[in-house]
Amino acid sequence: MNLKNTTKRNSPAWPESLSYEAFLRFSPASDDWICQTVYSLRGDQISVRNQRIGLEKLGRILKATFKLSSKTGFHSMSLRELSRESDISMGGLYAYIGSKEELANLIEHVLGVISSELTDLATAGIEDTRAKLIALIYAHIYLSEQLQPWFYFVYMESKSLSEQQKEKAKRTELDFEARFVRLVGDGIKEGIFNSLDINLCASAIISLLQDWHLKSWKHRGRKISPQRYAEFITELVMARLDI
Amino acid sequence: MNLKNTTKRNSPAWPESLSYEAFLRFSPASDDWICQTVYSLRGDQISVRNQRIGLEKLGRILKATFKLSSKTGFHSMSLRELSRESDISMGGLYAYIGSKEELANLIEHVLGVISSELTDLATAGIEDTRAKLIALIYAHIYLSEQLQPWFYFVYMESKSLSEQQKEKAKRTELDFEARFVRLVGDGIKEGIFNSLDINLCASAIISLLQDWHLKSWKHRGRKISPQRYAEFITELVMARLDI
DNA sequence: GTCTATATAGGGATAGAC
DNA sequence: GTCTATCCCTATATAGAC
Repeated sequence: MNLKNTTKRNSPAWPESLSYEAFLRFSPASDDWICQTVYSLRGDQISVRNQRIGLEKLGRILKATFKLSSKTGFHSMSLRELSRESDISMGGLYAYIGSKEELANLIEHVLGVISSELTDLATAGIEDTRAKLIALIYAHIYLSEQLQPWFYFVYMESKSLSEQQKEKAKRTELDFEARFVRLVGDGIKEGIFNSLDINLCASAIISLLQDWHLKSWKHRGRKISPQRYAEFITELVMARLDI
Repeated sequence: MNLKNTTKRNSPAWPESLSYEAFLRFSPASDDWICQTVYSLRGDQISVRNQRIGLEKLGRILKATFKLSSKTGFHSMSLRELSRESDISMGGLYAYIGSKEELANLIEHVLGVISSELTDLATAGIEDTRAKLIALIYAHIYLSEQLQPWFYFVYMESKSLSEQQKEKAKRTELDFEARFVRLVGDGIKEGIFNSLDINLCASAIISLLQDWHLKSWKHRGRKISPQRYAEFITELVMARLDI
């Protein structure tokens, strides 16, 4: 890990370079880091107090959940399968999850916090409206590439969430959309963007961003890199916005 | 129904007028018509030979399926719930569906046939490439508005399908995408469109079209009409394509 | 902290009366 | 053609041994 950082030290940092590699160097969202985040956000609900053990098993549970639920859906995934896939006994699972439903809630909750904080961080300090809009597009595509199983799960399985959590998921999406609404609105006020329906515009951008993790089977099959995809989406959107 | 047709007789027909009303006059996809299509495509698997009875109950089963599965997903919908909601006994259901899985397969199959035929029909006879592309965009948005529960179900529950049916669903999407690939490619060859990655372009269009039925809760809440949405998407895409 | 064995509920499907 | 009653299985969740 240190080696990698060293070899790439001289290339421009995120967001000056909008490359995926620069983003990965910038983003802390490794598997380990995520499990630690889970512990800090939800640790009170995990009965295993030894974090060294807990982190490792939690990672196995999450990985297995994504694998199984992506095949036939969260609801049709049984805890017996999960137990087998994660190599943790049925009883053991319940030291980490309060219930099957709670597992889905946890994933939604954790990703909501992570993605909101990281896309904030990735665009902080950019003053120029146009540059900020583009950085936000790239950052979301890159983050959803890095955390593809998480994003896919939250989108497809949001129905499995509790009523309360479902509301929160909708609010998270609308909050994210609101950031595009604000940026596009700013650009129009500044006279650098064409005037249009900013809500529909933001909504369309979100849809294009989500397509990246929703249809990853298609894009991967065609060997489209996240950077290429981000470039294409940016060109499409800016062709409409730029005066 | 006749009255409606009479009052609107003088307005331009689809696709000359790209209004939703003109499309509805053109499209045969009423609830009754769909159930008849189901019978003609899948009648051999329905043990009820009296069509007058069968059509009506089939309609209730489909309506109930969409209602229940849109709330918490197809897999978590039990046949007991379906029985209650459709007001047909457990045993009675099995005169119409071979199994729960078959019900999902049926919906996917029928919509595949209907949407492919109707969007074909809606753009048949249009020679001009640009006009044909726009008509296809409008037709799909309008059809997915008319059959919103069907489109939503097939997208969200495609995982519940059999392996074979799942493959078919993917192929249907790729076939549809291929029509955009061809149209965009034609336009570039004709010199009326800017050159770009036609696969990514088609993929982006599909994503924007699907957003209409996937996020209908959002668009409805904002009182966006299907026509307004179609206009916006068309402007967005054509801003990139038109030279 | 982790396992095996089990309790209990609810699922899909069907037999057989009407 | 439709219903009720029932079969059998698999699901989640937990108790208690180690």
